[in-house]
Amino acid sequence: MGTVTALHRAPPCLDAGQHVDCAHCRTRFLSVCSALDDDELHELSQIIDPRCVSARSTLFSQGEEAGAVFNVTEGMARLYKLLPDGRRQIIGFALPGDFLGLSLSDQFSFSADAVNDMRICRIPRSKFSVLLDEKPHLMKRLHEMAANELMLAQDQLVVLGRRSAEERLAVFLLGLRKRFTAIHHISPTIPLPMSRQDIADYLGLTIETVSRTFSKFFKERTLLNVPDGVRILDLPRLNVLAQR
Amino acid sequence: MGTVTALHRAPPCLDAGQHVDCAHCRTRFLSVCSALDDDELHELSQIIDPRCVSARSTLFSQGEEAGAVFNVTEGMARLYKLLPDGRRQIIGFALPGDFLGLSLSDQFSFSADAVNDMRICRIPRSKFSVLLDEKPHLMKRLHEMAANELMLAQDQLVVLGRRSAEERLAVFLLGLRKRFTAIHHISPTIPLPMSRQDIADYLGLTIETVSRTFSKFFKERTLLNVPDGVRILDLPRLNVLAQR
DNA sequence: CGTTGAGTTGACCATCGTCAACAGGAGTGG
DNA sequence: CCACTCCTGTTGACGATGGTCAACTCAACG
Repeated sequence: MGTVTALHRAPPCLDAGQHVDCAHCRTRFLSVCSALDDDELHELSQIIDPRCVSARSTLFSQGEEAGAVFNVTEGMARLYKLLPDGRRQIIGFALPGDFLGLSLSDQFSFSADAVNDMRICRIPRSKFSVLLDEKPHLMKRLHEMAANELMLAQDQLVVLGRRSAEERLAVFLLGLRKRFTAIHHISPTIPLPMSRQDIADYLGLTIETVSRTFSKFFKERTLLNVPDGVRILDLPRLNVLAQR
Repeated sequence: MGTVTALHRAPPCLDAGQHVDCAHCRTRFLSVCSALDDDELHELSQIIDPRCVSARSTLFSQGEEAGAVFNVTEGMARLYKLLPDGRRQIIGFALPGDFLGLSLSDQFSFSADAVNDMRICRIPRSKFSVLLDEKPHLMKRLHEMAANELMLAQDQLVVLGRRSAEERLAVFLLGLRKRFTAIHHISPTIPLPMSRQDIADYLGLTIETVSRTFSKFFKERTLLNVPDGVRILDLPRLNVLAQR
């Protein structure tokens, strides 16, 4: 319960300039950090800059000089690309344990901003780069995470290219639930801190279609509408829609 | 000219068991191999198995044990995922220099088969894995390639999620042209060895829509239909459609 | 010369997008 | 405390883009 509400509530930011304890970080074994032992983690703690990011504020923008990489430790970010005419495609939602800056390129290839209040560990790119060169196992872990992201993106290509609105929503909800349970305890409700517009832009739909599809799921008792999320009533039904 | 036709013509397979000369490989500086010096390349040549793959035959299938990774040196492969009900999404086309098996996972997460006759270098996964552990710069190069693939996949998410049929085709053609010119000499025509169905399954459309869109481009003199490909007549028009 | 498979085209239709109206909650100010 | 605005989300009516189904052409091949 506490873990879920933590996604929505604003933690006051007390971290800046404080003692950093990576060893007891909640995301230690989810993030890149899982490749590091206690000593290496201490080394890392010397170069990270833990920060709070308040809801709706920008982490970075597409095209911007990539001066740092980020580890999400709390909250959620939306990652998106914009077309010149304003169309937006959300390419993913970043959760605790997720790493932003996998590509190590000079510029960010997408934008990121906070869906709700977040905590992140900021790591200057130059320092992280040195660390990577010193620690091949960290490089390997980073690659493993990139490969995983690539697989997720390819799965999403199938969703966007070949699936109906209902199926897209079912896949989205089941995927989100899976990710949440990997981070928090298992919960009967799926928190949805992002807006309908965000969901639409993630699924390649319009806000109206998303809204209608939710309404359909509520009406046919596949889902139950609860504050800040949904509860799955008919899991088999969702699984059929999300057939994979 | 010769380089383009090479994409279509079947090279008789003479490589098997023969002397392998990675140092003079046409794709040396395009592929993972660009991370290796002459000595290391010689080392690699001891463990690679160069093969010919004839058009339409399978390289590997989704879910299959990943016993090897592959370097494409000639021809084109389509990489795709199937839904249980038969819907197909092509997640990419592999060209000379491309590496298959970036994720280093036990199982292939997608299927691959040859669009036309190909040449590939097959590398047993266990041996490649050892090489990777010995050579951090190779690992780094692999990660760089994976990060690039990830960026391409994310670009494609925007295409599938937010673009019209005309735009999708324009983006596809310009992207393909760009990749071909990186491999071969610049050419006024874009070879299209894959079928209309392949293009449709890549762009999240149906074969009829692809065909109609091509016809539209031909009629309005944006493209010229030539054997085994198209020629761009109105580049500005395509660029407008592919606005990015 | 018949068969096969890829590609094209047309007619029709469904899914989803567009536009608009409305509901309800949060925040603000009188 | 209430009126007001603003914002998000829902719902309905309508329409367009692209899908479905079917007929047809054409080239390759035996």
